[in-house]
Amino acid sequence: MAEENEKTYSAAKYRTPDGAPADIVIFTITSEQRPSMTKSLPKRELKVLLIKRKVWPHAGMWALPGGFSRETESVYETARRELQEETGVKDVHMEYFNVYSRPGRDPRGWMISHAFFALVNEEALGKLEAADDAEEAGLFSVEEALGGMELAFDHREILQDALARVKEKMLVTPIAGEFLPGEFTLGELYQVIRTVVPDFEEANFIRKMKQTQSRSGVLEEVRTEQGALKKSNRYSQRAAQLYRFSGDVPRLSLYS
Amino acid sequence: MAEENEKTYSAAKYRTPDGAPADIVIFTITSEQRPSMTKSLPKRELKVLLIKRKVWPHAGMWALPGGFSRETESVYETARRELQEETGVKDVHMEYFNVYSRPGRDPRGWMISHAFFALVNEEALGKLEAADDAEEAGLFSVEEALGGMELAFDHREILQDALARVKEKMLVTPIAGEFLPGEFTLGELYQVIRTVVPDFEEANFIRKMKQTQSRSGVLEEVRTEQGALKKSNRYSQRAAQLYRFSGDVPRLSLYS
DNA sequence: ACAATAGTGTCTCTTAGACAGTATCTG
DNA sequence: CAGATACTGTCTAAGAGACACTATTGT
Repeated sequence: MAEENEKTYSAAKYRTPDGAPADIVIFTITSEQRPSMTKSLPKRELKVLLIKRKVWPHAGMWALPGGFSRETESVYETARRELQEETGVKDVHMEYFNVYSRPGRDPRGWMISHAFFALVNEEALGKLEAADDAEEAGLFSVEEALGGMELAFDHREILQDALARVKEKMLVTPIAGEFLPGEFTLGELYQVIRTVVPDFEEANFIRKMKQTQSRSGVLEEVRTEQGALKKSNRYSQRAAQLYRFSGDVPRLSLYS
Repeated sequence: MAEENEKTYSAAKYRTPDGAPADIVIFTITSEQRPSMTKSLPKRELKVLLIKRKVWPHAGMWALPGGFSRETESVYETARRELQEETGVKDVHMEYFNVYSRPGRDPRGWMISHAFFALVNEEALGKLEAADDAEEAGLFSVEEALGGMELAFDHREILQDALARVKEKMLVTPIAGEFLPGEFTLGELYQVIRTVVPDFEEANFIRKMKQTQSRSGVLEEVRTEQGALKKSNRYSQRAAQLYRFSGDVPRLSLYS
């Protein structure tokens, strides 16, 4: 084999990919007020944003939002750009989680797709109808999307993987905060966690987060300017202490 | 914009990537016997395998092993293939962890690189010199590689990210076992963990792993066919109980 | 008074963390 | 017996987990 250098090297000599899309799994948690005599916690549901395809291939089917990467940007920038184009939101938590490259996954050719998930607060997504001009977008419960729906390409697999990753990170990092306002009650936090990870049950959740030293540092109590503890009775008669994530994340360990 | 279909669609209309390499960060832990009057635990060190480049670009520099993906394989398969070609090993733990796509990262053009890490047992890597025919390969301590060495492309960044990921997973999954024989003592396990995560200190490590209910299930005692506890005195005068990973991984949580 | 959420009291058993001490075997 | 590893004893403070109980307030 002859030695190569900048003069002799040419990518044209090799078969190259036909494109590098970024696909984004955009999760949000919707709140719906329950019919109740008194104030109560809303019904929450984990939803995913899908786009109805207009062109070949899989025209008419629901798919994850996304688009092709350009030479002048990283795939992370592609995903940020598409996220803003499709939903109008920026400055939200977005994370890369996997690559999809199985031969034949896209009838258009050799497409290596980079998958991200984004966690968007319900309010931030409010202006959804405004942002999408041409394409039809819809919020579907994750259960529904993975249950009955047929998605374009391998987007069902991507969605499954994204959900698994978010569930995993939900318990191990403070990403639950992405679905909550900056200040929240422990009741809300517990509810959000359980919306994403239904089998997380913790009888003494509030007490544990409030009292145990080993967890202190994850959350901090919100105080008013006067230094008094700040409470909210948005969801209950009895006012509840407001908290925020402190930013500290203790290191978890199998062996701790 | 006109509607597209399988007749009109052509990837040639768009600028496409010039290649999709897979790069593999191959970690191993070497053991070196210490000079000692009696049996003792070896000195262990985390090492990474690098290849000396022979061709443009960055000829003569050390780089991560890897190679270009083909149209007929997934990038995971690419990585597996390259791993075997470079080191001769297969059936080892290999995991995808990130994509590198910054414009300009490769002088050959628009290259979107997929980075994997592999954890290889020292013995499995023994036949290293045999496997590499043309290229020069070397094992470097990670400290050294990240300290003084100048690596090709953005491989320094990739190595840093790989190390961070492995450290993270070291404490949260049973991957420490990849560096150990199937049956090991708790002293060895502790040593391997500390080799990767030096600031993991646990005074009562052995007792905790043996006795605490909450951790039981991660490890299990090895027994002989007769049902007696199996011990080893490979590294100590006093024989130590042998363990293996059971496969169970408890779910860790900030909120548990 | 009731509904719905936000807590507190109380109990037992387990674990953390520190530090000293014992066990085993070889050269 | 020195050296190296593998444990065990013992103590206190903290936390887990279960379940019953009290607190708050709009309707």
